[in-house]
Amino acid sequence: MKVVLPDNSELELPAGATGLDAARAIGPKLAEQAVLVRADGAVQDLRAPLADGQRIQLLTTRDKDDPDALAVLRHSSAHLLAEAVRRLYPGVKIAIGPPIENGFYYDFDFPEPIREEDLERIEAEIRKELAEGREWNREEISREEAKARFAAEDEPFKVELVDTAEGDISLYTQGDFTDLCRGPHLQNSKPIKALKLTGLAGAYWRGDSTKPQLTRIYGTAFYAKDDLDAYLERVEEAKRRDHRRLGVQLDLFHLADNSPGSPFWHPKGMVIWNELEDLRRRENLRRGYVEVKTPLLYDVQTYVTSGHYENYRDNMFFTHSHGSEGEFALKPMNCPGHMLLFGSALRSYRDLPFRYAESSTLHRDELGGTLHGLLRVKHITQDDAHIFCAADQIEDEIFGCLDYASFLYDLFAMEARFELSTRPEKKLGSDEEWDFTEAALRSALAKRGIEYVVNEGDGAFYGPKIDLHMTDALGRSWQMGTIQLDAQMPQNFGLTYMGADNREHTPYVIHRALLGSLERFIGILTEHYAGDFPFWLAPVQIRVLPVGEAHADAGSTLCLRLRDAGYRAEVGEPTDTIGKRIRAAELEKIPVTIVYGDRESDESLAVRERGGAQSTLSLAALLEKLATL
RNA sequence: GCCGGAGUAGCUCAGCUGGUAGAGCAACGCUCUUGUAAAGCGUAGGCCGUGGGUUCGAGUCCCACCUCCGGCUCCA
Repeated sequence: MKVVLPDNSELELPAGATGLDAARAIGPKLAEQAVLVRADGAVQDLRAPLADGQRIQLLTTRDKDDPDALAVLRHSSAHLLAEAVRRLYPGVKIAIGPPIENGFYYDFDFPEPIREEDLERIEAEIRKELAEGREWNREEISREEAKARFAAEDEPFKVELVDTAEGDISLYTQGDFTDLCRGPHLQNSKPIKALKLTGLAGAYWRGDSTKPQLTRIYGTAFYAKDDLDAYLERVEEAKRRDHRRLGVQLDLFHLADNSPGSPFWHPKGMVIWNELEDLRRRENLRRGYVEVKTPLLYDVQTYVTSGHYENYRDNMFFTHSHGSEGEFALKPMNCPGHMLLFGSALRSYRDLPFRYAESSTLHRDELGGTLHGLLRVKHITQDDAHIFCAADQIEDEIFGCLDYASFLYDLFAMEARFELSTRPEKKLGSDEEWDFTEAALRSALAKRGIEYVVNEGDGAFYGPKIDLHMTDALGRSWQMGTIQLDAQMPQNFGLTYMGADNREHTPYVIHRALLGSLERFIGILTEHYAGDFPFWLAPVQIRVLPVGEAHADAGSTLCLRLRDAGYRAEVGEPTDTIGKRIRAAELEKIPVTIVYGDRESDESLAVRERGGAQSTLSLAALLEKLATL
């Protein structure tokens, strides 16, 4: 048989030859350094057979930054971890250990809980394995044989994996440790030049919170020690952009025990907040939305009608009116309010669509362990809107939302990932209705040429949704905007409009929040800019620094003129040296600083931009320049 | 909610096997009157997350709770 090499040359091999055989046929050095083979684009183990005519690429230890090459190294590292843990903790049950972005993990069921300090011991044991050296051997066996083998070893998780595994069963053995594994793996442990265990966490078996919780050990590994160091440095760098750290440093907000998950917005944070609100109002107006305001408290029956009581009551805050006539709950979303508003009068098809916008305070009693700075809060504010429309208006309205979202994310040079979430198990309405609403969203995405991934079963209980996701400084993914098409809630609230046919019709509702949560958006935005907000968002745009007391009046005058021109300007009083005040302005990431001393006048101002660029400008030239920022 | 960590001055942190709570920055005062990333000296600042316990004595040991951090699950 023949395979095709990357330079398009053909290589003749005996039938059933493997990637390793191909490497050997080319040269002994390549065979030694090979870690993985890509056959027709798909990665496979060096020991697995190639097929005739395949286009192959051999990856070696020199492809140290290739994601697939890193994955195989880390996958093998995970097996070393399992071997070490099995030796150190007799009676431990092993579950599953894949490579992940930036590393790997392995899940175990320990007889006794382990602690973080155990990681050192385990890491030392892995280093011992690396010093001794390990070779991986691959074998394929029958399902029954595999089951019998892992049953005999008393490894229930592996038995379950054999039961649910697709295709042939393969085993990998290194040292005296054999694992059920599809591979691929390294030939031996030599390429693993740097390995570090990075954390310990609980994780449910198969990601299911009703199943037992296992202990997950995280680690990472590289082909070179320098790469590990660089990675750790990147992690440190990322922590410096963390919005929780910058939020304190830049005096934007704080969180306190008095009201967990509810940010206290400081004056500077509020500037950013209000700029986003202004943006929302301005754009809503242009796009035909109308602003409304609906109550924060509703009786429980309202939430029963909307379906939220059934689905989310555990995450709602309940309260009683005095006299205890009835139970009320703080709204966790705006939908019921907007439904009731639409239903408060007779509606005509001529007035559709109604686009009700409201940026309102919502409260969600999130599970304790899930709160996270501004990114996951109990006090949440959405740039929310509900569009009530007829079936033939859905597509245009979805387009409107998608275009609006693109406009907003482009404005911040942020790139969101689109996801389509489809019908969940627990849902309202018939499959026919969901066929229609899901198709409408798919079609809108396709017509706009937007790439997206599908999250099967992840939709809201009342309808499918398009979500926009972004990653934070530490690489975690967060849902930002959402566009949801709902055929259910309007029915539950008995909403209708009078059609051209003089009959009542039920409207569709598009629930949409484009920035998503203001809190989360500001958190992500802070990390996106690493605190260096663009001029229009900067809490303080200009700081005037009089060199000495003698220049204080002139500095104040200049500051007032800049304020008159509409800028957020302030004076840095001459209580410290000029050097120190410039340093402070830099640390506060103020875009423009103006030093004012004996040499300055309206004709000649010493302007310093964040980062150090200096220029001498007249006041008129400065105002001109500021207008372009 | 679950697993693992952590809570000491406004911020960043030190405080060993139990023996009178510390530093730097910030704040405040005085001196200096400043020229593009840190002037000097001084003062003040603490229920050591909260509540219980052990002890002659607890920041330190034990229990419970709260909050935060890394994950898991969840995210209308």
